[in-house]
Amino acid sequence: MSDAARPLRRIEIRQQNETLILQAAEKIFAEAGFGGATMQLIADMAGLPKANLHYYFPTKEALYRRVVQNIFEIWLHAAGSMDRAPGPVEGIGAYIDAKMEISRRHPDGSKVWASEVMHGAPVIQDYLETTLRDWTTGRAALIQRWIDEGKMAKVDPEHLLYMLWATTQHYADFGHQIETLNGGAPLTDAQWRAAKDSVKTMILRGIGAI
Amino acid sequence: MSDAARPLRRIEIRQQNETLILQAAEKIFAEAGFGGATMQLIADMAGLPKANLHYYFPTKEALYRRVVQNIFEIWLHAAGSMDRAPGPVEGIGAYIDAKMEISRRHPDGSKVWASEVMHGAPVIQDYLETTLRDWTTGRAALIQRWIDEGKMAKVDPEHLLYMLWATTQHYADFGHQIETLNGGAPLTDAQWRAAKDSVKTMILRGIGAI
DNA sequence: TCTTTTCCTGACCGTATGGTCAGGATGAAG
DNA sequence: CTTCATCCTGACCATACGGTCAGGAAAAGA
Repeated sequence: MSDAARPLRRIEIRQQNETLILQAAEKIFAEAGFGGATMQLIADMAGLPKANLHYYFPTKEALYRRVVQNIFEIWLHAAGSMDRAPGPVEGIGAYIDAKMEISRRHPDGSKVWASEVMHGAPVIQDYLETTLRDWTTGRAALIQRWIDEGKMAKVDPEHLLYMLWATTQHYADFGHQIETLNGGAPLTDAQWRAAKDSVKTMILRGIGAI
Repeated sequence: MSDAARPLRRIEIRQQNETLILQAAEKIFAEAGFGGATMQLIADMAGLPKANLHYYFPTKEALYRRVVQNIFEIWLHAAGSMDRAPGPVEGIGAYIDAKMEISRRHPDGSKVWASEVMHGAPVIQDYLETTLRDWTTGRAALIQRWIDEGKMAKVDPEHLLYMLWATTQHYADFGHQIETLNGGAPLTDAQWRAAKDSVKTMILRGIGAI
Protein backbone atom coordinates (compact mmCIF):
# COMPACT_ATOMS: atom_id res chain seq x y z
CA MET A 1 0.00 0.00 0.00
CA SER A 2 2.95 2.30 0.38
CA ASP A 3 3.58 1.90 -3.31
CA ALA A 4 0.13 3.14 -4.31
CA ALA A 5 0.36 6.12 -2.01
CA ARG A 6 3.85 7.18 -3.00
CA PRO A 7 3.70 10.54 -4.74
CA LEU A 8 4.63 10.26 -8.40
CA ARG A 9 7.65 12.01 -9.76
CA ARG A 10 7.19 14.61 -12.48
CA ILE A 11 8.41 12.47 -15.33
CA GLU A 12 6.31 9.55 -14.14
CA ILE A 13 3.20 11.71 -14.00
CA ARG A 14 3.76 13.03 -17.47
CA GLN A 15 4.44 9.63 -18.96
CA GLN A 16 1.60 7.91 -17.18
CA ASN A 17 -0.96 10.49 -18.23
CA GLU A 18 0.24 10.68 -21.81
CA THR A 19 0.01 6.91 -22.07
CA LEU A 20 -3.42 6.91 -20.49
CA ILE A 21 -4.66 9.55 -22.91
CA LEU A 22 -3.09 7.91 -25.96
CA GLN A 23 -4.60 4.53 -25.14
CA ALA A 24 -8.04 6.02 -24.63
CA ALA A 25 -7.69 8.12 -27.78
CA GLU A 26 -6.72 5.11 -29.90
CA LYS A 27 -9.80 3.26 -28.77
CA ILE A 28 -12.21 6.17 -29.23
CA PHE A 29 -10.77 7.18 -32.61
CA ALA A 30 -11.07 3.56 -33.75
CA GLU A 31 -14.65 3.27 -32.57
CA ALA A 32 -15.99 6.61 -33.70
CA GLY A 33 -13.58 7.92 -36.33
CA PHE A 34 -11.85 11.28 -36.07
CA GLY A 35 -15.01 13.29 -36.60
CA GLY A 36 -17.12 11.17 -34.30
CA ALA A 37 -14.62 11.12 -31.47
CA THR A 38 -14.92 13.84 -28.86
CA MET A 39 -12.37 15.05 -26.38
CA GLN A 40 -14.92 14.48 -23.64
CA LEU A 41 -15.31 10.80 -24.56
CA ILE A 42 -11.55 10.33 -24.59
CA ALA A 43 -11.24 12.16 -21.28
CA ASP A 44 -13.90 10.00 -19.66
CA MET A 45 -12.26 6.82 -20.90
CA ALA A 46 -8.88 8.01 -19.64
CA GLY A 47 -10.42 9.04 -16.33
CA LEU A 48 -9.15 12.60 -16.57
CA PRO A 49 -10.89 15.96 -16.89
CA LYS A 50 -11.12 17.23 -20.43
CA ALA A 51 -9.02 20.29 -19.74
CA ASN A 52 -6.19 18.02 -18.71
CA LEU A 53 -6.11 16.53 -22.19
CA HIS A 54 -5.51 19.97 -23.62
CA TYR A 55 -2.69 20.44 -21.17
CA TYR A 56 -0.80 17.51 -22.69
CA PHE A 57 -2.05 17.79 -26.26
CA PRO A 58 -2.88 21.27 -27.52
CA THR A 59 -5.53 20.20 -30.02
CA LYS A 60 -7.57 17.19 -31.07
CA GLU A 61 -5.51 17.03 -34.27
CA ALA A 62 -2.26 16.91 -32.33
CA LEU A 63 -3.55 14.03 -30.22
CA TYR A 64 -4.77 12.19 -33.30
CA ARG A 65 -1.43 12.74 -35.02
CA ARG A 66 0.41 11.14 -32.13
CA VAL A 67 -1.92 8.14 -32.20
CA VAL A 68 -1.34 7.62 -35.90
CA GLN A 69 2.41 8.01 -35.53
CA ASN A 70 2.48 5.42 -32.76
CA ILE A 71 0.69 2.92 -34.98
CA PHE A 72 3.00 3.61 -37.86
CA GLU A 73 5.97 2.85 -35.63
CA ILE A 74 4.55 -0.49 -34.51
CA TRP A 75 3.90 -1.25 -38.13
CA LEU A 76 7.45 -0.36 -39.16
CA HIS A 77 8.94 -2.39 -36.35
CA ALA A 78 7.14 -5.53 -37.52
CA ALA A 79 8.17 -4.83 -41.06
CA GLY A 80 11.73 -5.82 -40.25
CA SER A 81 10.74 -9.47 -39.90
CA MET A 82 10.91 -9.91 -43.63
CA ASP A 83 14.62 -9.20 -43.82
CA ARG A 84 17.36 -11.54 -42.68
CA ALA A 85 15.46 -14.41 -44.30
CA PRO A 86 17.06 -16.76 -46.81
CA GLY A 87 13.89 -17.04 -48.88
CA PRO A 88 10.19 -16.31 -49.21
CA VAL A 89 9.01 -19.18 -47.03
CA GLU A 90 10.83 -17.82 -44.01
CA GLY A 91 10.65 -14.12 -44.89
CA ILE A 92 7.06 -13.80 -45.99
CA GLY A 93 5.97 -16.42 -43.48
CA ALA A 94 7.48 -14.40 -40.65
CA TYR A 95 5.97 -11.20 -42.00
CA ILE A 96 2.51 -12.75 -42.09
CA ASP A 97 2.99 -14.00 -38.55
CA ALA A 98 4.03 -10.56 -37.36
CA LYS A 99 1.19 -8.74 -39.10
CA MET A 100 -1.43 -11.21 -37.92
CA GLU A 101 -0.13 -10.73 -34.40
CA ILE A 102 -0.53 -6.96 -34.76
CA SER A 103 -4.07 -7.41 -36.04
CA ARG A 104 -4.81 -9.41 -32.96
CA ARG A 105 -3.00 -7.26 -30.40
CA HIS A 106 -3.65 -3.80 -31.83
CA PRO A 107 -6.94 -3.95 -33.72
CA ASP A 108 -7.77 -0.37 -32.72
CA GLY A 109 -4.51 0.93 -34.07
CA SER A 110 -5.07 -0.87 -37.33
CA LYS A 111 -8.53 0.67 -37.63
CA VAL A 112 -7.24 4.17 -37.02
CA TRP A 113 -4.60 3.61 -39.65
CA ALA A 114 -7.15 2.29 -42.15
CA SER A 115 -9.45 5.20 -41.44
CA GLU A 116 -6.63 7.69 -41.90
CA VAL A 117 -5.63 6.24 -45.27
CA MET A 118 -9.25 5.92 -46.43
CA HIS A 119 -9.81 9.61 -45.77
CA GLY A 120 -6.85 10.53 -47.94
CA ALA A 121 -4.12 10.41 -45.31
CA PRO A 122 -4.48 14.08 -44.30
CA VAL A 123 -2.09 13.61 -41.40
CA ILE A 124 0.49 11.07 -42.55
CA GLN A 125 0.74 11.79 -46.26
CA ASP A 126 4.42 12.70 -45.84
CA TYR A 127 5.11 9.31 -44.22
CA LEU A 128 3.48 7.55 -47.14
CA GLU A 129 5.64 9.45 -49.58
CA THR A 130 8.90 8.89 -47.75
CA THR A 131 9.19 6.06 -45.23
CA LEU A 132 6.51 3.82 -46.67
CA ARG A 133 7.57 4.33 -50.27
CA ASP A 134 11.20 3.58 -49.45
CA TRP A 135 10.21 0.50 -47.46
CA THR A 136 8.01 -0.75 -50.28
CA THR A 137 10.68 -0.23 -52.91
CA GLY A 138 13.21 -2.10 -50.81
CA ARG A 139 10.98 -5.10 -50.13
CA ALA A 140 9.84 -5.24 -53.75
CA ALA A 141 13.49 -5.50 -54.73
CA LEU A 142 14.01 -8.26 -52.17
CA ILE A 143 11.06 -10.21 -53.56
CA GLN A 144 12.32 -9.68 -57.09
CA ARG A 145 15.66 -11.13 -56.01
CA TRP A 146 13.93 -14.23 -54.67
CA ILE A 147 12.11 -14.55 -57.99
CA ASP A 148 15.36 -14.22 -59.95
CA GLU A 149 16.92 -16.87 -57.74
CA GLY A 150 14.07 -19.21 -58.60
CA LYS A 151 12.82 -19.38 -55.02
CA MET A 152 9.27 -18.42 -55.95
CA ALA A 153 7.04 -17.88 -58.96
CA LYS A 154 7.17 -14.77 -61.08
CA VAL A 155 4.65 -12.43 -59.47
CA ASP A 156 4.35 -8.66 -59.31
CA PRO A 157 6.08 -7.80 -56.01
CA GLU A 158 3.94 -4.73 -55.32
CA HIS A 159 0.67 -6.58 -55.73
CA LEU A 160 1.99 -9.29 -53.48
CA LEU A 161 2.71 -6.67 -50.82
CA TYR A 162 -0.79 -5.26 -51.20
CA MET A 163 -2.20 -8.75 -50.77
CA LEU A 164 -0.15 -9.24 -47.60
CA TRP A 165 -1.34 -5.95 -46.12
CA ALA A 166 -4.95 -6.47 -47.16
CA THR A 167 -5.26 -10.03 -45.94
CA THR A 168 -3.59 -9.58 -42.57
CA GLN A 169 -5.14 -6.22 -41.70
CA HIS A 170 -8.58 -7.51 -42.66
CA TYR A 171 -8.64 -9.55 -39.46
CA ALA A 172 -8.38 -6.32 -37.47
CA ASP A 173 -10.29 -3.81 -39.59
CA PHE A 174 -13.18 -6.16 -40.35
CA GLY A 175 -12.91 -7.99 -37.05
CA HIS A 176 -16.48 -7.13 -36.21
CA GLN A 177 -17.75 -8.74 -39.42
CA ILE A 178 -15.65 -11.84 -38.82
CA GLU A 179 -16.89 -12.01 -35.25
CA THR A 180 -20.50 -11.78 -36.43
CA LEU A 181 -19.97 -14.55 -38.97
CA ASN A 182 -18.32 -16.54 -36.19
CA GLY A 183 -21.61 -16.61 -34.31
CA GLY A 184 -20.95 -13.38 -32.45
CA ALA A 185 -17.91 -14.70 -30.61
CA PRO A 186 -14.34 -13.45 -30.97
CA LEU A 187 -11.89 -15.88 -32.56
CA THR A 188 -10.41 -18.29 -30.07
CA ASP A 189 -6.70 -19.04 -29.83
CA ALA A 190 -7.19 -22.07 -32.02
CA GLN A 191 -9.14 -20.08 -34.57
CA TRP A 192 -6.46 -17.44 -34.72
CA ARG A 193 -3.90 -20.16 -35.31
CA ALA A 194 -6.08 -21.60 -38.06
CA ALA A 195 -6.47 -18.16 -39.63
CA LYS A 196 -2.73 -17.61 -39.60
CA ASP A 197 -2.11 -21.04 -41.11
CA SER A 198 -4.74 -20.53 -43.79
CA VAL A 199 -3.32 -17.18 -44.82
CA LYS A 200 0.25 -18.45 -44.85
CA THR A 201 -0.55 -21.60 -46.77
CA MET A 202 -2.67 -19.88 -49.40
CA ILE A 203 -0.24 -17.04 -49.98
CA LEU A 204 2.96 -19.10 -49.93
CA ARG A 205 1.41 -21.59 -52.35
CA GLY A 206 0.00 -18.70 -54.36
CA ILE A 207 3.48 -17.32 -54.99
CA GLY A 208 4.89 -20.75 -55.73
CA ALA A 209 7.12 -20.84 -52.67
CA ILE A 210 5.76 -24.19 -51.49
CA MET B 1 -33.28 23.34 -75.49
CA SER B 2 -36.92 22.56 -75.08
CA ASP B 3 -35.92 19.47 -73.19
CA ALA B 4 -33.95 21.37 -70.59
CA ALA B 5 -36.70 23.90 -70.10
CA ARG B 6 -39.53 21.38 -69.85
CA PRO B 7 -40.94 21.42 -66.32
CA LEU B 8 -40.17 18.22 -64.50
CA ARG B 9 -42.90 15.92 -63.39
CA ARG B 10 -43.32 15.19 -59.70
CA ILE B 11 -41.87 11.70 -59.82
CA GLU B 12 -38.93 12.88 -61.91
CA ILE B 13 -38.17 15.66 -59.46
CA ARG B 14 -38.24 13.29 -56.52
CA GLN B 15 -36.04 10.69 -58.19
CA GLN B 16 -33.56 13.20 -59.55
CA ASN B 17 -33.09 14.94 -56.22
CA GLU B 18 -32.84 11.74 -54.22
CA THR B 19 -30.19 10.46 -56.60
CA LEU B 20 -28.33 13.76 -56.45
CA ILE B 21 -28.37 13.70 -52.66
CA LEU B 22 -27.39 10.04 -52.38
CA GLN B 23 -24.43 10.47 -54.75
CA ALA B 24 -23.19 13.51 -52.86
CA ALA B 25 -23.73 11.77 -49.53
CA GLU B 26 -21.76 8.70 -50.60
CA LYS B 27 -18.81 10.85 -51.55
CA ILE B 28 -18.87 13.01 -48.43
CA PHE B 29 -19.39 10.05 -46.07
CA ALA B 30 -16.48 8.27 -47.77
CA GLU B 31 -14.21 11.30 -47.50
CA ALA B 32 -15.07 12.44 -43.99
CA GLY B 33 -16.70 9.49 -42.25
CA PHE B 34 -20.12 9.67 -40.66
CA GLY B 35 -19.05 11.97 -37.87
CA GLY B 36 -16.99 14.24 -40.08
CA ALA B 37 -19.64 14.61 -42.74
CA THR B 38 -22.07 17.51 -42.38
CA MET B 39 -25.45 17.98 -44.00
CA GLN B 40 -24.21 21.35 -45.26
CA LEU B 41 -21.27 19.76 -47.09
CA ILE B 42 -23.55 17.19 -48.69
CA ALA B 43 -26.05 19.89 -49.63
CA ASP B 44 -23.35 22.02 -51.25
CA MET B 45 -22.02 19.07 -53.24
CA ALA B 46 -25.55 18.18 -54.36
CA GLY B 47 -26.25 21.82 -55.22
CA LEU B 48 -29.32 22.00 -53.00
CA PRO B 49 -30.19 23.99 -49.87
CA LYS B 50 -29.66 22.09 -46.67
CA ALA B 51 -33.32 22.21 -45.68
CA ASN B 52 -34.17 20.40 -48.90
CA LEU B 53 -32.11 17.42 -47.76
CA HIS B 54 -34.22 17.16 -44.66
CA TYR B 55 -37.30 17.22 -46.85
CA TYR B 56 -36.22 14.02 -48.58
CA PHE B 57 -34.35 12.38 -45.71
CA PRO B 58 -35.60 13.16 -42.21
CA THR B 59 -32.25 12.74 -40.45
CA LYS B 60 -28.56 12.35 -41.19
CA GLU B 61 -28.80 8.75 -39.97
CA ALA B 62 -31.63 7.98 -42.39
CA LEU B 63 -29.57 9.34 -45.29
CA TYR B 64 -26.53 7.37 -44.19
CA ARG B 65 -28.60 4.23 -43.85
CA ARG B 66 -29.81 4.55 -47.43
CA VAL B 67 -26.25 5.01 -48.67
CA VAL B 68 -25.08 1.89 -46.87
CA GLN B 69 -28.03 -0.13 -48.11
CA ASN B 70 -27.33 0.91 -51.71
CA ILE B 71 -23.77 -0.32 -51.38
CA PHE B 72 -24.84 -3.57 -49.86
CA GLU B 73 -27.13 -4.17 -52.81
CA ILE B 74 -24.37 -3.60 -55.36
CA TRP B 75 -22.24 -5.96 -53.35
CA LEU B 76 -24.93 -8.65 -53.27
CA HIS B 77 -25.58 -8.34 -56.98
CA ALA B 78 -21.94 -9.02 -57.79
CA ALA B 79 -21.93 -11.91 -55.39
CA GLY B 80 -23.99 -13.97 -57.79
CA SER B 81 -21.08 -14.30 -60.19
CA MET B 82 -19.69 -17.14 -58.14
CA ASP B 83 -22.65 -19.37 -58.80
CA ARG B 84 -23.40 -21.11 -62.07
CA ALA B 85 -19.71 -21.98 -62.35
CA PRO B 86 -18.46 -25.52 -62.90
CA GLY B 87 -15.40 -25.03 -60.73
CA PRO B 88 -13.22 -22.63 -58.75
CA VAL B 89 -11.28 -21.34 -61.74
CA GLU B 90 -14.41 -19.95 -63.34
CA GLY B 91 -16.38 -19.22 -60.17
CA ILE B 92 -13.74 -17.57 -58.05
CA GLY B 93 -12.15 -16.01 -61.10
CA ALA B 94 -15.43 -14.33 -62.02
CA TYR B 95 -15.98 -13.25 -58.43
CA ILE B 96 -12.58 -11.61 -58.28
CA ASP B 97 -13.28 -9.86 -61.58
CA ALA B 98 -16.60 -8.58 -60.31
CA LYS B 99 -15.24 -7.37 -56.99
CA MET B 100 -12.23 -5.68 -58.57
CA GLU B 101 -14.60 -3.90 -60.93
CA ILE B 102 -16.65 -2.67 -57.97
CA SER B 103 -13.48 -1.44 -56.27
CA ARG B 104 -12.71 0.53 -59.39
CA ARG B 105 -16.19 1.88 -60.13
CA HIS B 106 -17.50 2.43 -56.61
CA PRO B 107 -14.52 3.20 -54.39
CA ASP B 108 -16.55 5.59 -52.27
CA GLY B 109 -19.21 3.00 -51.60
CA SER B 110 -16.57 0.50 -50.59
CA LYS B 111 -15.07 3.00 -48.17
CA VAL B 112 -18.41 3.76 -46.56
CA TRP B 113 -19.01 0.05 -46.15
CA ALA B 114 -15.58 -0.48 -44.63
CA SER B 115 -16.07 2.44 -42.28
CA GLU B 116 -19.46 1.13 -41.21
CA VAL B 117 -18.09 -2.32 -40.40
CA MET B 118 -15.00 -0.91 -38.66
CA HIS B 119 -17.21 1.11 -36.33
CA GLY B 120 -19.11 -2.00 -35.31
CA ALA B 121 -21.82 -1.93 -38.00
CA PRO B 122 -24.25 0.18 -35.96
CA VAL B 123 -26.56 0.51 -38.95
CA ILE B 124 -26.31 -2.77 -40.84
CA GLN B 125 -25.72 -5.25 -38.06
CA ASP B 126 -28.98 -7.02 -38.94
CA TYR B 127 -27.82 -7.46 -42.55
CA LEU B 128 -24.60 -9.02 -41.34
CA GLU B 129 -26.49 -11.47 -39.19
CA THR B 130 -29.00 -12.47 -41.85
CA THR B 131 -28.20 -11.84 -45.51
CA LEU B 132 -24.44 -11.86 -45.24
CA ARG B 133 -24.29 -14.85 -42.93
CA ASP B 134 -26.58 -16.86 -45.20
CA TRP B 135 -24.60 -15.89 -48.25
CA THR B 136 -21.34 -16.83 -46.57
CA THR B 137 -22.64 -20.17 -45.42
CA GLY B 138 -23.88 -20.98 -48.91
CA ARG B 139 -20.64 -20.09 -50.65
CA ALA B 140 -18.57 -21.88 -48.04
CA ALA B 141 -20.61 -24.99 -48.84
CA LEU B 142 -20.03 -24.48 -52.55
CA ILE B 143 -16.29 -24.18 -52.02
CA GLN B 144 -16.32 -27.27 -49.81
CA ARG B 145 -18.06 -29.13 -52.62
CA TRP B 146 -15.32 -28.13 -55.04
CA ILE B 147 -12.75 -29.36 -52.54
CA ASP B 148 -14.55 -32.67 -52.13
CA GLU B 149 -14.66 -33.04 -55.90
CA GLY B 150 -10.90 -32.58 -56.01
CA LYS B 151 -11.12 -29.37 -58.01
CA MET B 152 -9.00 -27.42 -55.57
CA ALA B 153 -6.80 -27.89 -52.54
CA LYS B 154 -8.16 -28.41 -49.07
CA VAL B 155 -8.46 -24.90 -47.63
CA ASP B 156 -10.72 -23.35 -45.04
CA PRO B 157 -13.59 -21.89 -47.14
CA GLU B 158 -14.29 -19.02 -44.73
CA HIS B 159 -10.71 -17.81 -44.65
CA LEU B 160 -10.64 -18.02 -48.43
CA LEU B 161 -13.71 -15.77 -48.56
CA TYR B 162 -12.05 -13.32 -46.16
CA MET B 163 -9.00 -13.27 -48.39
CA LEU B 164 -11.13 -12.56 -51.43
CA TRP B 165 -12.93 -9.69 -49.72
CA ALA B 166 -9.78 -8.27 -48.21
CA THR B 167 -7.68 -8.38 -51.34
CA THR B 168 -10.23 -6.96 -53.75
CA GLN B 169 -11.61 -4.27 -51.46
CA HIS B 170 -8.10 -3.16 -50.59
CA TYR B 171 -7.82 -1.57 -54.03
CA ALA B 172 -10.75 0.70 -53.16
CA ASP B 173 -10.31 1.29 -49.43
CA PHE B 174 -6.56 1.83 -49.61
CA GLY B 175 -6.66 3.35 -53.08
CA HIS B 176 -5.03 6.51 -51.82
CA GLN B 177 -2.07 4.58 -50.45
CA ILE B 178 -1.73 2.62 -53.69
CA GLU B 179 -1.94 5.83 -55.67
CA THR B 180 0.78 7.41 -53.55
CA LEU B 181 3.05 4.40 -54.02
CA ASN B 182 2.27 4.59 -57.73
CA GLY B 183 3.95 8.00 -57.91
CA GLY B 184 0.81 9.93 -57.06
CA ALA B 185 -1.07 8.82 -60.16
CA PRO B 186 -4.21 6.67 -60.26
CA LEU B 187 -3.80 3.21 -61.73
CA THR B 188 -4.09 3.16 -65.50
CA ASP B 189 -6.27 0.71 -67.42
CA ALA B 190 -3.25 -1.51 -67.95
CA GLN B 191 -2.33 -1.33 -64.26
CA TRP B 192 -5.84 -2.31 -63.25
CA ARG B 193 -5.65 -5.26 -65.61
CA ALA B 194 -2.30 -6.23 -64.12
CA ALA B 195 -3.73 -5.94 -60.61
CA LYS B 196 -6.66 -8.14 -61.48
CA ASP B 197 -4.38 -10.70 -63.10
CA SER B 198 -2.00 -10.71 -60.15
CA VAL B 199 -4.79 -11.22 -57.65
CA LYS B 200 -6.44 -13.95 -59.70
CA THR B 201 -3.21 -15.80 -60.38
CA MET B 202 -1.98 -15.70 -56.79
CA ILE B 203 -5.30 -16.73 -55.27
CA LEU B 204 -6.19 -19.44 -57.79
CA ARG B 205 -2.72 -20.92 -57.44
CA GLY B 206 -2.94 -20.45 -53.69
CA ILE B 207 -5.99 -22.66 -53.51
CA GLY B 208 -4.51 -25.22 -55.88
CA ALA B 209 -7.02 -24.57 -58.64
CA ILE B 210 -4.36 -24.00 -61.29
C1' DT C 1 -59.87 28.61 -63.53
C1' DC C 2 -59.74 27.11 -58.76
C1' DT C 3 -58.29 23.87 -55.30
C1' DT C 4 -55.25 20.62 -53.44
C1' DT C 5 -51.01 18.46 -52.91
C1' DT C 6 -46.25 18.40 -53.17
C1' DC C 7 -42.03 20.76 -53.31
C1' DC C 8 -38.85 24.23 -51.73
C1' DT C 9 -36.09 27.30 -48.61
C1' DG C 10 -34.43 31.36 -45.62
C1' DA C 11 -34.36 32.10 -41.07
C1' DC C 12 -34.19 30.31 -36.83
C1' DC C 13 -33.14 27.31 -32.41
C1' DG C 14 -31.13 24.27 -28.83
C1' DT C 15 -27.24 21.72 -28.10
C1' DA C 16 -22.68 19.87 -28.15
C1' DT C 17 -18.01 20.55 -29.19
C1' DG C 18 -13.12 22.20 -29.33
C1' DG C 19 -10.65 25.16 -27.01
C1' DT C 20 -9.36 28.87 -23.22
C1' DC C 21 -8.10 30.65 -18.83
C1' DA C 22 -7.53 32.06 -14.14
C1' DG C 23 -6.29 30.34 -10.14
C1' DG C 24 -5.34 26.54 -7.02
C1' DA C 25 -2.55 22.18 -5.89
C1' DT C 26 1.70 19.73 -5.84
C1' DG C 27 6.22 18.17 -6.51
C1' DA C 28 11.29 20.04 -7.26
C1' DA C 29 15.09 22.94 -5.90
C1' DG C 30 17.82 25.67 -2.63
C1' DC D 1 10.81 26.69 5.07
C1' DT D 2 10.62 29.35 0.81
C1' DT D 3 10.54 29.79 -3.94
C1' DC D 4 9.74 28.15 -8.42
C1' DA D 5 8.08 25.36 -12.13
C1' DT D 6 4.94 22.15 -13.42
C1' DC D 7 0.55 20.10 -13.07
C1' DC D 8 -4.38 20.29 -12.65
C1' DT D 9 -9.33 21.69 -13.41
C1' DG D 10 -14.11 23.98 -13.02
C1' DA D 11 -16.16 27.38 -15.38
C1' DC D 12 -16.58 29.64 -19.42
C1' DC D 13 -16.94 31.01 -24.60
C1' DA D 14 -17.56 31.15 -29.62
C1' DT D 15 -18.80 28.31 -33.16
C1' DA D 16 -20.88 24.87 -35.89
C1' DC D 17 -24.03 21.42 -36.29
C1' DG D 18 -28.53 18.75 -36.87
C1' DG D 19 -32.91 19.74 -37.15
C1' DT D 20 -37.46 22.75 -37.41
C1' DC D 21 -40.91 25.63 -39.36
C1' DA D 22 -43.75 29.01 -41.57
C1' DG D 23 -44.85 30.40 -45.68
C1' DG D 24 -44.14 30.79 -50.68
C1' DA D 25 -43.73 28.39 -55.46
C1' DA D 26 -45.12 25.04 -58.55
C1' DA D 27 -47.28 20.99 -60.33
C1' DA D 28 -51.59 17.87 -60.31
C1' DG D 29 -56.30 17.35 -60.33
C1' DA D 30 -61.17 18.79 -61.10
